[in-house]
Amino acid sequence: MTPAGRRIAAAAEELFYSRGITAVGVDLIAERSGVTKRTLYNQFGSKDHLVATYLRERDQRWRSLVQAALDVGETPVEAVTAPFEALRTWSETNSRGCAFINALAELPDPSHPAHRLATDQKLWLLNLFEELATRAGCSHPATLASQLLVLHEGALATQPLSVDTLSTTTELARCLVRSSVRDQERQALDHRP
Amino acid sequence: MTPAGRRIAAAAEELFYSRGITAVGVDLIAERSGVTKRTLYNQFGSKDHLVATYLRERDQRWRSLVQAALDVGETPVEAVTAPFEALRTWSETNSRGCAFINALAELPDPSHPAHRLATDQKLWLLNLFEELATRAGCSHPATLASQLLVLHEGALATQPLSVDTLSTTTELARCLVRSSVRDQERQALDHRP
DNA sequence: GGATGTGTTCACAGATCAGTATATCGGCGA
DNA sequence: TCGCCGATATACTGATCTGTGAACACATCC
Repeated sequence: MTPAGRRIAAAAEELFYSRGITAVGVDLIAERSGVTKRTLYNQFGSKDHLVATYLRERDQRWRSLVQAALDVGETPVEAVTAPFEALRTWSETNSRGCAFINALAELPDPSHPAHRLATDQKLWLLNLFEELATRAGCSHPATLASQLLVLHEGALATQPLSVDTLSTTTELARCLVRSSVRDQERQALDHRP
Repeated sequence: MTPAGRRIAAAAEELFYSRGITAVGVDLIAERSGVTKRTLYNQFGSKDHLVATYLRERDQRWRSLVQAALDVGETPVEAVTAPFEALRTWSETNSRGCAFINALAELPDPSHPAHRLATDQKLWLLNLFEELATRAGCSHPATLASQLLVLHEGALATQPLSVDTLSTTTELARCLVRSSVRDQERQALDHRP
């Protein structure tokens, strides 16, 4: 990506997230990034492609943040709720909710690339939760993973209400994981009396 | 509201929810409701007012549904999770997530009437949870209420992913309530030995 | 019978939307 | 020095957006 392309992508990300996708025109993005509309179209082809790039970059940044939270080297049980730690950092600079949920709200056409990106992101998180839960020795990893996903999305969705729910939600998530681990350990004892 | 006004409101609700607010023009709403654009503006004044009406009517419908779920006469403990029962019915015909979260995503201006409506709706639910939790004898009603709200919004937010999370979430909510009631009962016993 | 209110028809304003055409400029490698 | 490529400037298309103006039809009520 050329320097102009990076400036365009950065301006698009800021504007799309803060003002909404449909509400932001390409003219504004070009003006904000100090670039002509012609350059924008030479780089990205269409607004839809620019939207897809916006979501793709955001997804990558989010996954890197989660990976960083996993890399600090916690115990397997603590690692399960690492995405909630990442969310705490993320929320400090992203207070307008989940960009993917917002994108789905604005772009109802299921064939739009944003749909795949949004769905893939959530499913990635769901699978990550399940994998981490399995590794930590939880009793029903799939069920726990979907519960953690709901908690995660709920914390994101209630964010624009300016009611602090993240700390309470994180605590509940940790509690669920610990309880699930205990269940598994008890079952293991019961089966080997 | 005149007959034409009702038709307009009905068409607007259907279109706004299924396609998004910004993406739907007043011309389309007028055409769908068999009405001229002039009549639409005579009835509602502006698109923003029509949007506000759309959200207000939806809010009323939702609150009636929750009230109906409460009126079936369950035990106080079961009543706490009645909104989740209402959500099950609601989801059958509303599979595009929460209209208020979606509206907030599209209308970032905090002075837009949609913001107050959305915030008020969520706070109403939060207060309802707290009130029901208190009535059921839960140990920390405020904390439990915010956890239930997060679960509720999470179940709504994950709905467009076509991954069934509602039943698991409802079960978790019931489990939290029962556990909270047990805590309170145990504390009561401890304090009166 | 006139007044009022609801709704219709048609035309229009002014802005903004995504996307394109054409011509030019400057740097960089061959 | 010559082409090539990223980028620029300016102007434009055709569609769509919200919102308005003015004249007219039809009903109901006083």
